Amino acid sequence: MAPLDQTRKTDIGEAGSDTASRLLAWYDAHHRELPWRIAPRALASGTRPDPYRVWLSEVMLQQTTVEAVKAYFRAFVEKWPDVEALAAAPTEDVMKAWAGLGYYSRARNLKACADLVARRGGSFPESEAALRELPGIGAYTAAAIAAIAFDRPAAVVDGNVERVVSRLFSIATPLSEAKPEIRVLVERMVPDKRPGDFAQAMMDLGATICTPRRPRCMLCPLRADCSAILSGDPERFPVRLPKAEKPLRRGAAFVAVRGDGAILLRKRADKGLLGGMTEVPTTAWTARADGATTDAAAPFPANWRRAGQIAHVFTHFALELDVFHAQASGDTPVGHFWSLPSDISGEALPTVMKKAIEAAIPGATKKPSPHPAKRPA
DNA sequence: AAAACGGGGAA
DNA sequence: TTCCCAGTTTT
Repeated sequence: MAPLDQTRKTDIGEAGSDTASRLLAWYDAHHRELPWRIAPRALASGTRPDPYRVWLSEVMLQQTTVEAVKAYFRAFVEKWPDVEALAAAPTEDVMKAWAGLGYYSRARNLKACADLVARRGGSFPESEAALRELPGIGAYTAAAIAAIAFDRPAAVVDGNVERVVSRLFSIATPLSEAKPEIRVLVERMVPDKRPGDFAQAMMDLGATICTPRRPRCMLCPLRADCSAILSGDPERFPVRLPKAEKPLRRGAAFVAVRGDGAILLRKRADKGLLGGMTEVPTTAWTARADGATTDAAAPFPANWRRAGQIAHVFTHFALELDVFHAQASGDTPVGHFWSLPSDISGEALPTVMKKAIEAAIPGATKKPSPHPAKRPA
């Protein structure tokens, strides 16, 4: 029997630890192989995770799918193998390497965090509380790094875990309100041994078995523990509040092509939408996006012509952008712009800018085929 | 407590 | 289309 002063697991008896044991056994057999992960077998034989790689992957994975992260993770560790290398890199290079991943404040925070850690000797703090103080590291990421990189019994709660736990216990409270309760339940479930594998096992389970829709309950190692399966409709958990309607934003974009074929871009402010990224010049949102405002709103006088409109649906709002196009004369002042050659196929451009350029200059952002099609001899 | 913040893949 | 993803920060 556990000592009386042990508060973490005793209050649920053996059931909680059995759940963790079943999950870990499943994880040993069915874990995903991921570029940033140390497999359980290697971990057992003494291989330690690199906190830098754990941190980098966790930040990239914030609200971002595993598949999307893989290529970026490999590119980053290739380019910047450790935190000192990342700290030595210009922020602009980091932003460029991040282009296309989204949530660009993550990239700025990543760089700020690398600078801090490098200045403190290059080692990440090991406690959840100290990790939580670093830029870009919130409750989830602090717990994940503590558990995965430093073997601390931290409660790692992400969207997967919220779903798994809300189904295990048929939590009827809407998610936003149920989060504290879920955290407590996870804290009670975390095993003393292999807390990092437990965290990753919960997430693998959520990603491959306990999926948002059509969960594969027959394959679930926790099906005997799951209250939602008994209810007959596990998919109804977690309960979510209805979400607000998406606002519509309008604006205009201006694509200028210099005489030598360069496209003129500017750098956005570091804060706000697409912060720190390059873009074709645009008006502020909600400005009149029609010909009447073109001359006033354009970044410089030119023979602007309407070239089309783009519509883009972000997660939280919809965007309608009228696109204007002009050939800029050679003496157009471009001092505060960056120019990008029209051969821009190799750049990872944020979607909205790519669409604006494509609307003004069809084909400009298309990748040329590696080899011209060979004509039959 | 609520809003802002991207892009992509699955159903 | 809608949902939602290995969430954090700002308001």
